Amino acid sequence: MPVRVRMAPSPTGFLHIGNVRTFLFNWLYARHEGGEIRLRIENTDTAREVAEATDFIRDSLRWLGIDWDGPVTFQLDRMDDCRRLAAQLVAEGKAYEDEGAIRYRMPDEGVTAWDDVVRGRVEVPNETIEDLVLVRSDGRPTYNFASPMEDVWDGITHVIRGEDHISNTPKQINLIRAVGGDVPTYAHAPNVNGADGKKLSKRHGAVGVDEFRDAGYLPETLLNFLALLGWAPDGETTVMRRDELVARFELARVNPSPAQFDYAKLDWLNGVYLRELPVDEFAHRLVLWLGEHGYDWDAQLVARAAPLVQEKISRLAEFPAFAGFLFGEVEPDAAELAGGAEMLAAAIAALAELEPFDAERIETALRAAADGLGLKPRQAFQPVRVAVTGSRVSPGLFESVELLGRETALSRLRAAAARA
RNA sequence: GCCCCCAUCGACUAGCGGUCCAGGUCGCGGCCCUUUCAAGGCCGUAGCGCGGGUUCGAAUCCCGCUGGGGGCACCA
Repeated sequence: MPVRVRMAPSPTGFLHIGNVRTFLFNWLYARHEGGEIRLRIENTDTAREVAEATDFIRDSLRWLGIDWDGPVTFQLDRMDDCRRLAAQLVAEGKAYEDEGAIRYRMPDEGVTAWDDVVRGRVEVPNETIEDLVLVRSDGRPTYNFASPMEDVWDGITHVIRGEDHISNTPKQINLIRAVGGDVPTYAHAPNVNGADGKKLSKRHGAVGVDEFRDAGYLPETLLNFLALLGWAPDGETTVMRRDELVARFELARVNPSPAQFDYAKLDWLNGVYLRELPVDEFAHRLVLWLGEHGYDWDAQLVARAAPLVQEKISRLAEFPAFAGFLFGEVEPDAAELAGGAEMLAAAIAALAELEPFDAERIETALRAAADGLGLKPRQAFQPVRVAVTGSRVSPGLFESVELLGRETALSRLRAAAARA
């Protein structure tokens, strides 16, 4: 039987990174097995913002490169089917009315069990399972009724979801059996927690896919990082692109214990991907990111600055702070210029007539100037760097001066010299 | 309270009875390189929660404890 899985977000407004991790496991499994993956919006309750939230979910998934098969379906569209089924269960004596609602009669003896792909056999005593509300008194089916029924109707073979659904599973299995459906295989992935071991939330840092995008993480980084949260192909491999992830993913290797989201490691990984990009591709991503985040900067200049920063930043959002001196005025801190007057004057003299004005010659000229003053490069270049870039931390000084151009470089040096 | 799940370095993990006085990656520390910051190279730091079993042999299997987490809605 061909594999068919589903991603079932509820339209709450943004896509939580923990949910994405679960969706990714579904996607990797489906693609690895050559099966199908459906996108189903579980909107039984929040009919209000559905359109917007759904678009948001779609956009986020597309950005990550997580695709799906067939049309997007909505739980809301099957409410009538659910109601009809519930009525049938009542007629069969399997469910009963209770203050306007319909409840399913759960078995009182024995156990309900399943072989979870990531946890092994799970058994729950039936006496601990309460009679479940199928349809509320206002006529809306509950999640625990609609979701398993849709799994049956859609022919879902594997339900891969978060471990918070473990306790729902025995209920859903009983319902599926009651309607004579095929019980899918279940796989409950571990939770994703913050550094304190608690559920990942805003206070830990970014949690929405959009936030990671805004911070300048690449989709391939997120995909790689998320896949490794609860799964590993072996003990050695860390950096894996999409194709390799698909090729190597094994559901049964998913770890049952919860994982903590490590932002520092994410930064490192993103740096790896950033550095591996061909420089023109890196430039392209910078231009796109800047454009999407309100920076109206010259694309040509961004492209020329790209190689200077590619090795130095780990998120696209760091670019403005790092290379902003190329696109606007700078205000060097006087304290950081202190003692640099001589070198600044020497730099001005060295650069004033330099021709052609390129990094190589600029370096030669500035080194000669430093030598002339008996200064070590480390001491000599720092005031120049501060004067020109406005910061003690910058891309390579000589390349920066070249990009800035003689006019701007000289005027900044003169302004600084006057204050040093 | 009841039910369920989980338990290897600070973090992500490898390990599925001997090849492990536990390996990789991030982080952290040191050194090298160096015009700053990075990147890179080298070295280092740090772990099988506890107690019982089973076995010739246990990080690996079983039981208990402890500690985390999740769930017990006419939310999803």
